Amino acid sequence: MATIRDVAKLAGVSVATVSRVINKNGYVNKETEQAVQQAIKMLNYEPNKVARGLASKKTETIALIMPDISNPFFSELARAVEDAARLYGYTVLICNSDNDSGKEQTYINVLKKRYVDGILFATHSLKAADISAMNEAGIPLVILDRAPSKASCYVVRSKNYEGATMAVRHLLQIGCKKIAHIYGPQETATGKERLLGYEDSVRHFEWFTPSLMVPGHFRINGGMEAVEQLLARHPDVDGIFAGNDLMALGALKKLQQMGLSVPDQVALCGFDGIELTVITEPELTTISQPIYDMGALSTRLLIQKIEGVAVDNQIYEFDVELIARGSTRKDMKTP
Amino acid sequence: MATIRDVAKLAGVSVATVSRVINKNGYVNKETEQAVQQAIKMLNYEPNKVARGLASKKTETIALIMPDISNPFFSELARAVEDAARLYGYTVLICNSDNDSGKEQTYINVLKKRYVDGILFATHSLKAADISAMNEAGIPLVILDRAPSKASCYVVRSKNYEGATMAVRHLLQIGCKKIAHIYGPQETATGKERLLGYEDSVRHFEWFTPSLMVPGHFRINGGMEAVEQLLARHPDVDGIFAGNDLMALGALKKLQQMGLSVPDQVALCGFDGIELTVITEPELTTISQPIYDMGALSTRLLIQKIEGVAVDNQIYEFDVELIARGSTRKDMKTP
DNA sequence: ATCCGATGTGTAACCGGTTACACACAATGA
DNA sequence: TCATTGTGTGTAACCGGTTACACATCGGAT
Repeated sequence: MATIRDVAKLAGVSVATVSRVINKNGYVNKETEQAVQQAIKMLNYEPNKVARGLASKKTETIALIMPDISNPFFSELARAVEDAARLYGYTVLICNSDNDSGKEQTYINVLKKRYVDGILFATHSLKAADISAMNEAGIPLVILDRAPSKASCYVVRSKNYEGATMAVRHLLQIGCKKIAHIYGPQETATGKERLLGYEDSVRHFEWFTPSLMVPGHFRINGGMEAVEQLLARHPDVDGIFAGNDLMALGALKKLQQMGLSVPDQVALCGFDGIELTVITEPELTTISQPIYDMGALSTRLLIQKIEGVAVDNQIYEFDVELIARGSTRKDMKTP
Repeated sequence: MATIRDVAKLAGVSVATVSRVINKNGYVNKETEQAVQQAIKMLNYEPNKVARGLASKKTETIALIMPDISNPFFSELARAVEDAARLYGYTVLICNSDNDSGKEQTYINVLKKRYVDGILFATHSLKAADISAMNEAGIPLVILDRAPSKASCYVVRSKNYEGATMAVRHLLQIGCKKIAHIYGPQETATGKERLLGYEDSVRHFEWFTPSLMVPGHFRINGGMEAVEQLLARHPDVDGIFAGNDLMALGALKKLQQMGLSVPDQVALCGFDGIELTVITEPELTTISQPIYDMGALSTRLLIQKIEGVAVDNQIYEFDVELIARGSTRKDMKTP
């Protein structure tokens, strides 16, 4: 592969001039530029990213740290991130943290040694202290789906609380008389906010009791177990709002196994809007966040921060949307 | 961050000696080594990967090129790859090709400029010529799930043909009288081999006719459409073997929508063994490949090749396994 | 006529490692 | 005793870019 010195020699100029042409900075004479361009074409020259990285400390690489890429939510997110990054010439490193803050620290350390330009966090094990540390180290950061913390950094999230209230309202509208909630980990902002939205929407009903809230750990199995517990305690539950789609999928499956008809006997609503919600029969009603857009925006923000482009807001909050489908479509089934 | 020169100064030796200590090559006196180690600890020194990459042309980075990370098969694979890579101190770049060979070429180009150490291909748009080109460029390669080609490189795959025959045999065993196949893209080795396995297993039956084979493009929607076509042509089909799990999921959904009971009226078997096969009701019978193991082995092979460790075989073929579940469990449902 | 800023280009240091090569010294064998 | 080999270490070039700085030229303002 040709180097910048080869180009300089062929064009009869110095490497500095070639570099100026490539990076379009500094003064270069039109004709000189032509000559350099010609030489570049001739030699099929393309700048070496590693050398450039060493010299400039910019590698055009970002890292995505998340709990687990094999979780559909994160794989959809990762796709969006990679697409957006590619548009700007960046490449994406993936890091699975399993929500283990030790692993996360190890990653951060490695990423620093690699001069990664910025990090996109989609995990909750990051502490405020870590954020300040990264800020001091000068590593741009965007955090996904986290409550805003003291430490300053960009946050991209969606309206979890509102979404939860929308879910409950929808279930009430279709006639549910007793609505339960399967909630996610309370260490996560998403888990907490959705639970709160549910609670605030139902606490004034006389049928409400705290035992209608069951943990499901954001996982399929968790959703299944939650339904078992729930129906043992409250056989008369006729609506379930699950804190994410995976738990809703688990819940749906368990309900079907128990011989309960969805939505006729129990209506079901999830949260997230992952693609898998359409593979079941009935399809899953969900409060959909624009996962792809969130990933893409996060990435653009991160890159803008890396490249020193001023961005006005610190927090970007996306609207969520109710997608009513078969799992709550009582009207269709009971004419 | 401390540099190697800082360490050298503090330890009172030259950078070469420090480098020797770090890389454990060349002669170093025991006491000198102690001193250097002490200095390293003192300064909290860790070698800069970018500088090392430039000097040695090894970046301890591998790339995973696949069609789409948001496809569950590939996200499970990616997880395995990242886990295995991390064990060896490597990081993973992700590249979504959408099976577009133009995109793929662009990636390869970028990866070269980044001194990526090796590439794991899980896509079929790679041509034999490309493989030779990469070989000449000295970039180690492992290919997943591809038929062995002339060009020499490591291939990790599973027994697609055998798996297909297992699927058909299973469907026959549970009493199916007319078995159809939804096949994947014939540009892929997996699609082709599974189709062939089906054909060879059924061609001698008098009920067999080519119109029992319908394309499904390895996608959920494809599976749904295929079922529609199939049942229009052959209302008496009572068994379907889908070339991958996504198509099987689509098929299951369409069958349920059409009011057909699975497995009683139509039994269904997929291929791949992705985790999602358990979220439906009934759960999906599938020919399971060890996706995680395949990803992990591919990665280990790639890294061994990168590090010059001799590996005997060129082709690694995994056994597949029939996982019989609800979608073919007629015995349970019809006592 | 003089000064100044804008334009254009080259030299060489630098980023932070690796490594070829030179050199010094001790032990070993002929 | 001397050549040879094995240890141990430092110097400096090198990987392939970026960029501070020096220097030259030129047009326009004073």
